[in-house]
Amino acid sequence: MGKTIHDVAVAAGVSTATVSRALSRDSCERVSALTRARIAGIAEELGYRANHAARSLKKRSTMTVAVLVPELTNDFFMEVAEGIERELDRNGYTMLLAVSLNSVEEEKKRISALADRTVDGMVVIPSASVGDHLQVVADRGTPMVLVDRIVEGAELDAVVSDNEDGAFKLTKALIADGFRRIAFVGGDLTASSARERLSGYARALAEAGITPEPGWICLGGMRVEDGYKRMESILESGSVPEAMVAVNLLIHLGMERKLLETPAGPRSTAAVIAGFDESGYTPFLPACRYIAAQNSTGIGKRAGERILELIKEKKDPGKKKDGEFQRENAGNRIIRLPVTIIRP
Amino acid sequence: MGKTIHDVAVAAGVSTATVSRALSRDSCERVSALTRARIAGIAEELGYRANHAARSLKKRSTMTVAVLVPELTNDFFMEVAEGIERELDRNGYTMLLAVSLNSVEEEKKRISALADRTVDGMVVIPSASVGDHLQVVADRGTPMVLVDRIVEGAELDAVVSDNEDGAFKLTKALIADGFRRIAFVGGDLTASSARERLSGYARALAEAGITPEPGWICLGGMRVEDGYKRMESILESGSVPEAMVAVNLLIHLGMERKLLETPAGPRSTAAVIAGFDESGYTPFLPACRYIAAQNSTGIGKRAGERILELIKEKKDPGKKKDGEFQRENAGNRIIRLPVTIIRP
DNA sequence: CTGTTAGCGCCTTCAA
DNA sequence: TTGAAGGCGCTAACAG
Repeated sequence: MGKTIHDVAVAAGVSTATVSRALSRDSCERVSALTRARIAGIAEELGYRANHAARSLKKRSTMTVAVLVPELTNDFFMEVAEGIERELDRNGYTMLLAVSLNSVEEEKKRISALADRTVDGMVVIPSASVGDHLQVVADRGTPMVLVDRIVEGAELDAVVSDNEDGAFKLTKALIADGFRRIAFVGGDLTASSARERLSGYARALAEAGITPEPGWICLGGMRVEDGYKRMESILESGSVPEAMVAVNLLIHLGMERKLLETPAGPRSTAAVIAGFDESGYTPFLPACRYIAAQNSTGIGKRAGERILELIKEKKDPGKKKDGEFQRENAGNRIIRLPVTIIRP
Repeated sequence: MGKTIHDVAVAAGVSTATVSRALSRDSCERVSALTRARIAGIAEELGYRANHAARSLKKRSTMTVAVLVPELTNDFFMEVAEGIERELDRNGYTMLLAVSLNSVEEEKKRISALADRTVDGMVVIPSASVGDHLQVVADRGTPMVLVDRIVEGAELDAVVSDNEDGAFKLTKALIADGFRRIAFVGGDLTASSARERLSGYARALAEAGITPEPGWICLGGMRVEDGYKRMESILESGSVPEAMVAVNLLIHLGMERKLLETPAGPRSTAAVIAGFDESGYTPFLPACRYIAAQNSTGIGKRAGERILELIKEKKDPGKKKDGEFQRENAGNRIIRLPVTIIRP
């Protein structure tokens, strides 16, 4: 069995309270430096390790932040998670990574399971665009930050990419290359990111005085198979566009898959794609011309910083930082990070 | 603040003990079905949620299994993790996913931090080939299962792919295609998986009566940049092999990257690669001829099952299953899952 | 600076 | 079938 604080107290000939003070508090506690050192030594020697459950029970804080992602097998989510983890770890917090399996139902279950564990805060990459269940948990007092998507029916802080600008710049780059018949492919418009990207695309076209023809905007879905199907429809349609903006990486990949299977003859044109998210495989995608690279780790870092701020604010509600602008608590703060356009 | 068991007890007009019994124990507890139902209703109504920390403190079990992976941004690891998660969830356990950042030092830290949280068990994908620090934790009583790698200096259960067979079959397929000058590229031989794959390669060659020439075996590294460098050396060397077996996906990717940058003229041959791990990008890798696909989710599932078995065995050490073969506790059990050879 | 005391919320013997 | 009581390991008052 593990040693307890009591064992250390006995070995050191002091009370458990003293041991607790010597070991836990950030030096600034009133314990003589001497006893502190002595106790630390004895604890070390005995192999004493504080019991996390007991401490959590007493302090009502687990030093844990839950991160809920739709799936683990997604590089963007995992880069975000790594960014969060690093930030949390730097501050002595542990990340509890959980999966919502791309299902709102599952998301609800996991959220409430996590809330039961009294995590100190939660960072959520929402599975869908409804967020009442998130708001409920936030209202019950769990600090919460959203990532990647902004959600209907919830006033929550969020960290997202500047999607509008990304799509705008991608489209503009294609226009600068001389393309005019440019399609927008994929996208579930219940997702804020998809809406914003479509909007950026439309703005770039408008600024160039190009009016999108019917058929240029091929919405629907956010996953590989959707991209495949959209590309299929495009190739089968009479008028194939010269270039395309893919709403996200999975759609992009599906489109490339379809192109790969299609002999060059029948498709004639439509072999230029601009999309989102870079990876080690980007150079191998034949049609890929431009990529809007999200700062995924940066998003994670900011989300980590924000959730830690919220946790701190909750802990000492009185203290306000002097230097900082005194924003009202009401309303949500949305942090937008820029994307970088690259040509692979 | 959250409701406590006491609130429910008061509302129901019973004692806290009764509430505890009614809600926690698996029905088989001696509580009248009526009170059980009534209490459940009241608890529901009050929004009572058991305090996880308190329960853990009392029961010395957190219903949590830690999964430690070298990095999150790796599809294989994440597929394994999803497999584990599913299995754990099915049994009421929570997965605590942590990252060792590919560093033994960090791995040690995380392991001990996780042990402090008194997780009920740990599944570890080791960062390196030494495992004393793992054995220590296991010996202190934390059930532990290794995944992907077997480690020196530790007698621990492990779930791995049949790497030897995978490399053997890949090499054999290349031989069947008429190639004879076949190289083996990449590999840190401190990793059991790399050793096993090299061994399978060598066996296939031997069975075909082919003696590897010096220069065919280009060991070194397990990451993209290593594959790139190995490929570079191969191209610069006088004798370029006809085909190559890549020790893993990252090496494979690095090799393809180098080939992509090299005009067809100078390299003449050496554009056929057999490697490990399939992904959505596999069809886009120009040189890729065969893939040995690991059953990653299956590995996760088996690892989940095994760790749950070990946890159960630890809880009731007396009970032995009747039907099952009565293996001695000593010694480690290694589960090997077959790989599938595919031609993309 | 240090010790004493009283719980945090829950579970689990022991009695009834 | 239920209740009363003690304690899991730790920390935060309050005394000394």
